[in-house]
Parts: sequence; C-alpha cells; structure tokens
Amino acid sequence: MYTTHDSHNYLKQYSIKPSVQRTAVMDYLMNNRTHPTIDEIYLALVPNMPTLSKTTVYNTLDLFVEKGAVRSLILDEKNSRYDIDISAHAHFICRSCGKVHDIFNLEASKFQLPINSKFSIDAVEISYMGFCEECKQN
Amino acid sequence: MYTTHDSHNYLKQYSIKPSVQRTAVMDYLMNNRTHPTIDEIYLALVPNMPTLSKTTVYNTLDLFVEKGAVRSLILDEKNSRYDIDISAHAHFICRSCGKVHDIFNLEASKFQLPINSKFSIDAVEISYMGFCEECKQN
DNA sequence: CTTTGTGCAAATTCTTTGCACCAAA
DNA sequence: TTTGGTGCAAAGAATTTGCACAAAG
Repeated sequence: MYTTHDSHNYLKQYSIKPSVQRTAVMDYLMNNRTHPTIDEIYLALVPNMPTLSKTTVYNTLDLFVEKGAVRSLILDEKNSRYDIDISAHAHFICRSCGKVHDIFNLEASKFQLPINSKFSIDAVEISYMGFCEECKQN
Repeated sequence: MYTTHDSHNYLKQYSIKPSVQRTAVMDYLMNNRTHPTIDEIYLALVPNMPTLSKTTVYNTLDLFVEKGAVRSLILDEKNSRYDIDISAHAHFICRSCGKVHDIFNLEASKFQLPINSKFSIDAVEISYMGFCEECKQN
C-alpha cells in the first residue's frame, strides 16, 4: 500500500508540482493497477474530494503523460486508460467484459524494437484479445 | 487497382450482400490501404454518392468487422480505423503526423499467442510508435 | 503581486439510436 | 409483401476549450 507521501515523492521525481489533486490522482494510480479510465479515477476520488472536477483529472493525466510519469494506453474503443507501470509488459483485453489485465512473463524479444530505415521507432505496445476466466465460461 | 467487380466478389466470399454502398466502401478499402477512419471513407465517397450517410458507413464497417472481412484497429485516440489486410502484421504510428503505416517483415514469433491459464487469447495487436521519415527531420 | 492550478459551463467530436422510407427477393 | 438496407435527425458519451476564481510562492 502506497501512502500519500510516496505519491508526493514520485511526482517530485518527475518534476511535477504535487498539488492536493495531483497527489490524490497519483495515489489512486499507484494503489489501483487496473488501467483506469478518467471516469473511474474521477468517480473514485469525488466522494472524498467533492469539489474535484473532471477537467482537473484530464489536465492532471495529460501532465503525467507529458512528464513520462504514466503511460496512456489505447486499448479501449471508447476511453483512454492510464497505467502507472511504464516497464515493458503487454496487455490482455477481454472481448466480453472489457477489463484490462497485465501480462508480464513474456520473452524480452517480443518487446525488441525493429530497426527500420524509414521510421525511428521508440516504443511498442502489445495487446492480446480474447476472453477472461469469468467470461469464457458463458 | 481493384475494380468494383473484385470488391463485389470479395464481399460474397464473406457472405455479405453486396449493395451499392457496401461495394463502394469495400472498393475504397481495397484501393486505399491507409487504415482510414470512418470520416475519411465517408468524405472520399460522398462526392460520387451524394445521398450516402455516415450512418451507413458505420453500419457497413460494423458488418464487415463482424463477418471478418476487415480488421478494426485501436491505434488512434479519437477514431476507429479499418484495415482490409487481415494477415499478421504490425503497425507504426507517427507521434507527430499520426499517420499509420504497415510493418510486414517481422519474425513470426512476435505474433505467436502466449498460452495463458487465465485467459483464452485469440488475437494480438502490435503497434510501434515513433517518428516517420518526414517528421523526424523537424 | 504574479504565476500556476482548479473548476464550471459550454462547445466540439465521434458514435449510437430510433424511426421512416426504399429496395430487393 | 416481407425482409433487410439506407439515411435523416436527435441523442449520447468522451473530451476539449474559454474563462474566472483560488492557491501558492
């Protein structure tokens, strides 16, 4: 369990000024590795922070991504999702329930960037699709 | 250059009834391998088909995807993109201009689906990010 | 003070829905 | 004449923008 103190320090590492809102969002991301959407983050935080606006959540995550503190994922047809884990790992998306899971135990070679004369490639995103444990029974 | 006749036959292979609109959309996809958005397809076709509605383009592509005739790609923050090439290949997205290019010459192992006890995985999408030839100079 | 962050409301963009009309078998 | 396809207009959802107020240094 990460504390507010941890999130505060993490933000400083990425030279992000730690406001109350920013710390709360980072705190949520560190403790909820569920690749949440803006809405999920917002709904989780408003109860304890009634004046929080969704615009601030948008601003905050844009800033985090820009500073490299979180990864923005394009996995979902509808929403952007955010991931605090910026290490090499893949994602699995369930076609039925839409939940996103991490896949860590993959050969490093899958993440190797190809050398290409036309493009300078600096990142890779690997996504697997299928049905998760609960959904595959139905 | 594919003709209307080719698209017509291609649709029939996937047991899609070839209406005028569907043939036009398929024709466009076969001849423009640019991973177009709904809007790009619509704007390309309206001039020669003034009564075409965007709803029909949406319906048509939903049907194509459902029947397995085209792949829908989640590459773009905003729009869905469609790809007539359903073979194993990766995509490169330029961070600057947003254009999507195909990458074909990758080892087959990259497309191998992992065996996972929790999920039944049936597809993979590999996307590379970086800067394209024109954009990397700036 | 001055700069930076926050939050409301309105605007914009993409997609979906409901329904009426048209076309094909 | 019944089924399926098309297209309009309206609704819905996610995100962005403009601007005023608040907070921090």
